Amino acid sequence: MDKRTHIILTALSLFYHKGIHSVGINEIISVAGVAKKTMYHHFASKDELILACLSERHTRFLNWLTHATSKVTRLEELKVALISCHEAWFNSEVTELGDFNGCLFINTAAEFADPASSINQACKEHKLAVQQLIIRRLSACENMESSQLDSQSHYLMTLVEGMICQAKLVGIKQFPHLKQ
Amino acid sequence: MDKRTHIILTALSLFYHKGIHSVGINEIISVAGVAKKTMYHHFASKDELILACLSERHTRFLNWLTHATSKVTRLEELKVALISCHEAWFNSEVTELGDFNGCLFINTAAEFADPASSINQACKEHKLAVQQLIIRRLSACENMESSQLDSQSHYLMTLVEGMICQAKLVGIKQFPHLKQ
DNA sequence: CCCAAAGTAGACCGAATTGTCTACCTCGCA
DNA sequence: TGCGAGGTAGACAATTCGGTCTACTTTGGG
Repeated sequence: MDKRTHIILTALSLFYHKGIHSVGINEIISVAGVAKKTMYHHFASKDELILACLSERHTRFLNWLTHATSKVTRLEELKVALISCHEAWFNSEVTELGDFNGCLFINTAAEFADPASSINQACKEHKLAVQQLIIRRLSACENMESSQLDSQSHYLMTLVEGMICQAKLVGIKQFPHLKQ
Repeated sequence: MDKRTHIILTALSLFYHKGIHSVGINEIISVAGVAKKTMYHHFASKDELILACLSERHTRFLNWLTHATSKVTRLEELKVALISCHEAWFNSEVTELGDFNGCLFINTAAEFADPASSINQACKEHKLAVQQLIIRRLSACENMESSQLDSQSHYLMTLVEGMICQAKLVGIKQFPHLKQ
């Protein structure tokens, strides 16, 4: 595997499960089995490595969510599909997302609170991209009035974000009541 | 004011707005205008100071939420009251909660991911206490069937957590569509 | 009045942090 | 064949971290 990709995947896993500030460069290169110079050859700083990890996770997550909601044709189906695929994620049944430990972007935004920082902005952009995907899915539903696109997408986002928080903090992994 | 309380309030504000790992002991005592020895006289370690801050915030937050939902008598009223008071928080209109920057407990749990750590546990206990308050409020509603207590409280918690996340990450501060 | 508790200022310690640098190696390609 | 890109190992610098300690001052109650 490409060294650069290998470093990103190693750092991503460590960041995701232990938090970013809790993981040092030395730990990353040690786990990755790579020299420090190699890391700094591919990434100018820790911040750039973080951004690369966020980008990798963003791509992976959106691909998964896109696929998991691809067969939806009605509003109610989209809601159930969103809830169900997230339940699978919470139970760590989604191979490409690994062991569940909350949303990397929510977690990272908590550590980098300054809205002007590029890391915080990357987190925000991820959430906006998820919302855009939901809007696209909603517009494709037969029983969707375009006047309610905005409020419906916000509602679904609120549900999804709430589920993620509850799954991480108090360990709730199933939400049957949300499916009506 | 009591020195101990003053240190807690200073540290709480710094932790809340900048993240815990981003704030060092030296910054806390410098902003508080207090000697290092004074801080370590009241708190055995940074972790104990963090726990004291979480406890302070927990008390303050639950008092506010208890008061903000005290007059509800029906299910729909509770939902609207929860949404409205959180909107006020997001807009930093709640004096005792200060400038909004997400939920301290969600943020802190992101930095202290180990579920065995006392800090992570304090975050979890806060969320459970909020849920218990919602359950108490629900049981007091005239049109509430006890068989749906559990699912309804989980639903409201999911909404509230989702609102908080969206308010912090993408800056949404009003949720009129959730009120039906 | 006097003493103990609580306070201040700041030097200091060991460990950890990010990031740089030297010296050397390996390998593919012109 | 030789060269440059990418790799390894690890010393090193500069800074910051949490935490301890000394020496001194302030303050309130018996």
